[in-house]
Amino acid sequence: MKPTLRAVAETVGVSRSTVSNAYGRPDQLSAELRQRILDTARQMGYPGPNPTARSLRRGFVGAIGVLFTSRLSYAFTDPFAVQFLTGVAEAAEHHGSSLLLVPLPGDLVGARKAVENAAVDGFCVYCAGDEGEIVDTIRARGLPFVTTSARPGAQDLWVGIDERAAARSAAEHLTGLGHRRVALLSDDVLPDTSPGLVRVSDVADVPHPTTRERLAGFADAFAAVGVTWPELTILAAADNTRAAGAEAVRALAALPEPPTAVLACSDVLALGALDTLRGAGQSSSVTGFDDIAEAASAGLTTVLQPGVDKGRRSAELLFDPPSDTEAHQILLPTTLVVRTSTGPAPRS
Amino acid sequence: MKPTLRAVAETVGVSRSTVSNAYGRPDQLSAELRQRILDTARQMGYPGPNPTARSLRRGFVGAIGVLFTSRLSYAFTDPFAVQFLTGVAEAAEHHGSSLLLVPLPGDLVGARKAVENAAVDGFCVYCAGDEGEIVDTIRARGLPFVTTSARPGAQDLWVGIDERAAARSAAEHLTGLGHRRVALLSDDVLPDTSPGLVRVSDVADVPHPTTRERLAGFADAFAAVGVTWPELTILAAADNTRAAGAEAVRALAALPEPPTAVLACSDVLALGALDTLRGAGQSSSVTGFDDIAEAASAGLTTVLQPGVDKGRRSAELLFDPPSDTEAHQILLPTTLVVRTSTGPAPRS
DNA sequence: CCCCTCTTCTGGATCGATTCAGACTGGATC
DNA sequence: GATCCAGTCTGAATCGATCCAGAAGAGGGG
Repeated sequence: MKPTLRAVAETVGVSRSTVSNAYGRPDQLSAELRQRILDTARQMGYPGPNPTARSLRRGFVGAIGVLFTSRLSYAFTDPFAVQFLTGVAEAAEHHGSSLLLVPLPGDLVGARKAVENAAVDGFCVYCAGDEGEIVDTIRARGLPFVTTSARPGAQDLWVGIDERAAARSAAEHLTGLGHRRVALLSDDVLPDTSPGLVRVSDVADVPHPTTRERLAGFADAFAAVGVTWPELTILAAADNTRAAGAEAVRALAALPEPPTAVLACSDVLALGALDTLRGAGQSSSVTGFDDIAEAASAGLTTVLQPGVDKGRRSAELLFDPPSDTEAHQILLPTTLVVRTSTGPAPRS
Repeated sequence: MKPTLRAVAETVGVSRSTVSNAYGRPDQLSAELRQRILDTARQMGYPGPNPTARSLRRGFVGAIGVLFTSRLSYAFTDPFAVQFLTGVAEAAEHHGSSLLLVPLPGDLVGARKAVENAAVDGFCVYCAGDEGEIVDTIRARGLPFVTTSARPGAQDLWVGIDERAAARSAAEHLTGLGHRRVALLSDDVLPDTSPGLVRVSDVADVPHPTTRERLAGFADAFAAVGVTWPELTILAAADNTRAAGAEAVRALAALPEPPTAVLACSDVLALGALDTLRGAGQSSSVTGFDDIAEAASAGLTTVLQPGVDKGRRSAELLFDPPSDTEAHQILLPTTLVVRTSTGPAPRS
């Protein structure tokens, strides 16, 4: 067993307070005594104050938690999530804090437990599908948190984009090119639907806030040129991966009149769509969302959102809580990046 | 202030033990009482047992730490590191554990402190340049750990590849194609060297173990065809990023006889090298190391190492410590993946 | 009716530190 | 010589739980 601070104190013949001060407040004791304490500590194999005990007493941990809805390991399959994490990591680093990645089990009870058991000083909630429950649990713990998808109450912290307007800009690009028969591609469309073509009677039925807003934004643009919601083809992907995107798009081949364009809710899905469509020799237009690195090399037209910034600023809201008069919510800009994956609709 | 377990106990009129049991050992009390406790707890706004206090008493945390040498945010710039993390995350998820990403400050004192202050049950050390110091600090804390670069003592846990042989395989591919005048590209070649051409009198002088082994492996293959170490051009990159790779390779243009091939110690560096070389219209061969996703689309010839596996198995060694008779060290296979970035050396 | 076992619950010790009010010392000030 | 002060160090309380030995009561078997 490793020796404790108490053991060191006894060996040196001083009080525990003094040993504690030797580590945490060098100005509270003479330099010689401090050195003597540190020396015997090293000699005894004392590894320094136990972080957990210190956290308990001090009342803070020195780590912030990052919450992903889906399986934690999935988080890394989307480069945009990685961008976000990079930003959070930058800020954490800057504040000398660690990052606790908390895997959320699929079931609500487990997820709640995971949030309750995380030893952190606050949370960055990245895209938690069923955010309400999770956020409630965090709030119950009395910890600060920042969300990034659905805009919360005015007193809550939020960093995000205007999802709907951003999606609309991509769709308007396509309507401008003459596309009228299109498919919208996303994961998390409805709970428990099998991948492929899906019927969604109303956008408002989509539970996941980000997905809902983006689909609504797409629909807005098409509504403006007279294409109504039921005329839009909805494609559900099994999850937010390139492979799932590629797979989902296969369903289009079965349609009598395949769409001339696919609007995806993320770049990974869009890239998957391109894999399938280009593989089949089709030149349908495809748009993505996020602007990850691969989007550029693949020539994907997409909506750029500043991922690293999103992460960094989220974490910073946590570290330097805004005063009552300062902004609690940060709206980041998005840009439509037009590349080669989109072109004019074929004359029909 | 949030109520504590004690407050709940007093309100319900039972002992603290009983409230504790209501959460942690439901079989230790009657179902009714438990329900009553849970109900009043909820009503009082008690968020459940404090994770830090629980960890202190129980003696374990439920999180493992992942250590990166370089700045934490850099970790995410290399897709291979992300692969590794994915694997670790999978295993952690599976064991209901969280992942603490610990940013290591550049200075040794700070780094040591970071390791000492991390509340974790064990560490996965990913490529810690000056591993010795870090590992010593972990050992001083008495925590289990797994390393992935330099092979440690036989009793220590390790998951890795035969770096030298793997590098050699890439180099042999090039010698087979007739290349004799080549450049080796890496970051972390020597401490405090400026990027660009570097003179390294002996491979053994390279401090970073992984870099050293890979360079040595490259050299092995060239030695076998009569090209000695001093004849090899060494290129140092500022860090392990695509941009740094691109930049470093620019130095080659100044040489009277530029090399016909560049062997990089990582894919991101290799991709950067390709950016510069192809941009300048040169057809020099380039090899990478890791086989990240972009390598395939860029046609990069590279050495595949199973990144996700590496992470997963590292974490598993931590979670299920091998008995004395079981293997403490796992050697993973590597494969040379030949693509279009390499070709025959031009006749001179 | 007594002994035994089982279930349910309690008290107090404990995990390993930090904190803060105060005690003691020696020297400077008036 | 009394007072004050700065510099050092100590003791006890505290952070918020978990754990373990054991008490109390209920039921069962002989």
